[in-house]
Amino acid sequence: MKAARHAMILDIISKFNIETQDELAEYLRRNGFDVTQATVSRDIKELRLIKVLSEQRFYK
Amino acid sequence: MKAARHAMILDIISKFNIETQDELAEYLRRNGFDVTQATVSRDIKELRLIKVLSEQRFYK
DNA sequence: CATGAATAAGAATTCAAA
DNA sequence: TTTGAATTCTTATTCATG
Repeated sequence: MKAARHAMILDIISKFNIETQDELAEYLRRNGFDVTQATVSRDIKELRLIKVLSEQRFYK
Repeated sequence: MKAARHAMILDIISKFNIETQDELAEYLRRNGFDVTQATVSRDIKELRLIKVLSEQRFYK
């Protein structure tokens, strides 16, 4: 379910310093969401997340 | 001079909807700054600009 | 140090397919 | 309408060079 996955994404990036979409996909898979980078890319677009070049955090 | 180029970048993205670093490099060249995508990438990092996936504007 | 050319790495999209 | 695999496109970095 996409809504639940979106919620999980927000949760993950609030807790971890995710640097790539592949990395985010990995986290999702560990949490039971079996997705690929392509889907994560679409999710990021839908959630209007941005990639920040910072030592603190990449996605926000 | 890097500072002037940075200023020009801020000016350009405030006026135009730039979608890629290559496109930004083109604009810079038209304004007398002869740079490549590699330098634009570094400038964006230094200016802490972010790429926003929106229909309104790409860089911000 | 700043930069470009070339390349590696990452992200967006196309093209099925379900 | 959603997704993955493959592909294309974009960005970051490496490795010189000025």
